[in-house]
Amino acid sequence: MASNDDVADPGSPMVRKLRYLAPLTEAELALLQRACTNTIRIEADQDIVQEGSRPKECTLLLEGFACRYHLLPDGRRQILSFQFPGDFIDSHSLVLPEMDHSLAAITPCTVSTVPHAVMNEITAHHPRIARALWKETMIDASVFRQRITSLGRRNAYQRVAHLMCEVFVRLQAVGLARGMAVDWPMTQTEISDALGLSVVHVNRTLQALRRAGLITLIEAQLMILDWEGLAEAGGFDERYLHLRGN
Amino acid sequence: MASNDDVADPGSPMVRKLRYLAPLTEAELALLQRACTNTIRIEADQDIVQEGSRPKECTLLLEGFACRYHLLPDGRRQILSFQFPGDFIDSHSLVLPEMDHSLAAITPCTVSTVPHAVMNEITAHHPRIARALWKETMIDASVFRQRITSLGRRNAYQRVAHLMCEVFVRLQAVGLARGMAVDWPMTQTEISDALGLSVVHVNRTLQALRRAGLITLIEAQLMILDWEGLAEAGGFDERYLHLRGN
DNA sequence: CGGGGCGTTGACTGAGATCAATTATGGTGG
DNA sequence: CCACCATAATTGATCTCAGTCAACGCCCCG
Repeated sequence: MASNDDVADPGSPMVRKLRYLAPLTEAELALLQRACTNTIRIEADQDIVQEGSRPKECTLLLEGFACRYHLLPDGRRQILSFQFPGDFIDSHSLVLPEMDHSLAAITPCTVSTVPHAVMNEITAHHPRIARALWKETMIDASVFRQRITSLGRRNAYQRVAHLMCEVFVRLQAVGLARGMAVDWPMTQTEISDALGLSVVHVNRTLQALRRAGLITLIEAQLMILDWEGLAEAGGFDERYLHLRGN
Repeated sequence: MASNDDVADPGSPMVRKLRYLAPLTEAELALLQRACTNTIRIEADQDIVQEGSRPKECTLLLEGFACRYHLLPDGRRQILSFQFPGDFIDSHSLVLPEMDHSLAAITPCTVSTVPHAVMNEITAHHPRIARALWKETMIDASVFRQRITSLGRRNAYQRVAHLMCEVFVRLQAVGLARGMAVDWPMTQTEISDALGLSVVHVNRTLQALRRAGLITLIEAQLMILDWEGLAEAGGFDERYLHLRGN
């Protein structure tokens, strides 16, 4: 096994993600990695997939942060979820012909596209891979459900705290946390679009979280000073992310 | 083909649902129907599956209305989605070991349970069935996303209108609409828990929808008087339900 | 016929939206 | 290196949608 570090190489975010999604063989892992050689660079704030389109390939996020969103008739935006490296951000189009939401890059992103024909071939012959993708869809749905609960029943302070916990745990799971710190490239406008709040109120809520000594957020770096406190504030329980136990 | 009606029998809600989920063969349909012979009756307001449990079987809703929900630490409830006859309400447990939400009966329900072992056997040998279930998971996720947009960016009036449109279209798709009328057993408390509103405000919003001549809602029967108007009010576009085109 | 669930109404309150500036901050070209 | 501009963050003042509180009516059912 290749290792390019002092400790055993834990693998790229994609490999890490697949590892907790399903117990795949080395051959299956290699097959997927070979399928993902065609990479594309996407600028920040550009769409990766658009609502109403009918993609002919699946998209995997290799580097950078992205988001799913709906556009409303009046031009407002609802961000549905944030997506991180290792996420199969568009297995959607493999199963449903038309996109019902858009995907956009928050930071510059590197994505890999795999033609549907190739994916269909792979999933048909490797039921464990198909199962892994289905499982990822299920976990995504679980994340959506938590967001529903946040928007329906949690106040601004709780929503922001919960989102920070979620982002931290998900990034940590793919090896993108440095201690208690993670990249946080999302602007306050993006947070507000994700949590159904106004920018002004997000700003005040962030200040409240800082004042409470739970976090610092400087230069797009989120540092969690008090994990227990933040999780408590957000009513966060990581079990819905299904990171443990296959 | 069996027919027990004047017109060609369009099938049970389950068969109707499978028909638009995937082009299954008669053999595959029959296989699924044979797997669903073990039926259970569940009283209104009883849990079907509980958060934190580890079910050993999948559950299919044959009759009655159910809902998914989260319980918050303070006892409040967030209803995540409503489920109708024909829905595979618990393929979740087939893929993820532990339930991250609960399912409850809104009306008395008839469900069928299929052991995971049987489902695993079926999906392993019939990739089209596995694909159909994955597709249903995807459509569920799409419904969750719309709910996020409702809670994040739509006001009370729009939320209720949107929900009514969704419920109507989904019930119509499985043959449970009578003209422009459908059963509406959800209490105002349930609507409020689903849409992140207070009961009082749901009550006033329903009155506003009646006053606007869009609906009547009497004795658990919802009648849509002005479909165009209701869809317009809710910003409803049925494409996210993916009912057409496989 | 009494109690509990559900729906309805009125009065008051408040979390968060909106409006309107002002102040960083970072990238760009001269 | 600095002026310039756009984007992002911040602040204060005001407003509003929806929540909360508190009754009351209705209907079903034991």
